[in-house]
Amino acid sequence: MTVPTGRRERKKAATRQKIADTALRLFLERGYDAVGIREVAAEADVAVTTLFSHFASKEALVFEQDQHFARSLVRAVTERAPHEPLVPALRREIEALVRHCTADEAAPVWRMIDASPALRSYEDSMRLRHAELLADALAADPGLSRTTTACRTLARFVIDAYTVAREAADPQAALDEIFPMIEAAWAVTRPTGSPADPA
Amino acid sequence: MTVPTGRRERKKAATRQKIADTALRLFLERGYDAVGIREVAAEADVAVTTLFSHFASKEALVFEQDQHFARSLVRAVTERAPHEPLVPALRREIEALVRHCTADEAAPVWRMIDASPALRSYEDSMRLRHAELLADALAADPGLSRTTTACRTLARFVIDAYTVAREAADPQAALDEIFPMIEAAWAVTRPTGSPADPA
DNA sequence: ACAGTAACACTAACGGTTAGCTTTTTGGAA
DNA sequence: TTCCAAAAAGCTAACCGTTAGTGTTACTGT
Repeated sequence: MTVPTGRRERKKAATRQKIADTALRLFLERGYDAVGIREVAAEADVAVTTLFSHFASKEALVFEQDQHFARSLVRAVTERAPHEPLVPALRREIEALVRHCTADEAAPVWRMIDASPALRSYEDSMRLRHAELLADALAADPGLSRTTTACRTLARFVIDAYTVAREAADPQAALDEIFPMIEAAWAVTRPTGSPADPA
Repeated sequence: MTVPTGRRERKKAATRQKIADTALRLFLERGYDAVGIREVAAEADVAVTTLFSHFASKEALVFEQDQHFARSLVRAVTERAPHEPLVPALRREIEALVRHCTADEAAPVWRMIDASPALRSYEDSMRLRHAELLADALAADPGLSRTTTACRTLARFVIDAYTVAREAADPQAALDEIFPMIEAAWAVTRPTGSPADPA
């Protein structure tokens, strides 16, 4: 009953991947709303219950990879060089993420997402979960010492930057505009127990 | 065939209100997830299809009134005194909205919302729609002349302030912390065609 | 070889939502 | 006053995402 040695995990991962690939293919071919779960399961040659044991919802099939998003941002905070300023580190990561999802190759997927209210709504909530994870990472950073409120606010601002930039005509220009705003917002926060705080 | 004179509209509004009141009562009595749509309809003495002709979804029954939210924020922008600075006007409105929803009377409703992932998710998307409306109002204000990106970013920041403050232990203190950040962020934006912009 | 368990399958249902169609109510015109 | 068109409400029957319950197969460590 220790960790399984391999084949089982590989088969599971293969099944998961086959489901995700099949789903994305069908969704892109015929539209997200026009393809039912039963159809995806049949085409991937698995039972509906199996599909739902790998993915929590139909929308999750589309955002299969997006734990990567939150992890990248958290890592940008936790693994930045000592004394490296926070906001530029976050900016670099957001720029990379925006470039990644505005690449030509990804365009059909994002067109599909934009066309489906269910997917848009799912992404909204997902991003907010990501913001919470980022806020936790900020709150845990011993070099920052900001209040919970400041951390949660900055985390949301950063997620906002991603979303607004992604939808802008020129994402890079948008980030050039948004990050000075974030920088200024962060600059007016003070470490807890700083001179201005008599506590 | 001109505009209906009244009775029809009144009856329709009465039906809508009865459905909303019944739904909220049942949800609070027995929990949002434990009460089905068919049950709400039966208790309100209407057909299920009638219920859905008044409300787009089960969640919408709970947030029945929240067009008020977006309208208040938009009005705070459009109807502020000439040359009155923007951010303080928005702050006053957000403070009022936060006080309103953290009032003791509203507590059971918010506890119910917090307990249901479906409702939380619905609210997330709703607030983002509100942010878009606010962004449109900002973009339309002739006294501001900021880029679309700056308007959308500020709108999201303001919505973030509402959400973070509402969930904070001390909402008023949270706003005291967040709005200086927003103020600073807005201060670094420049009207289009300002001195620094050679265009 | 064997026991335990993880993965998968099947059936049947539940709950939100919608389509299609009929009936009632209402406002205004003949 | 009577009658018509349209709005509102109703009923039935389904669709679709999702889950519970219950087996069955396949793999792992002993």
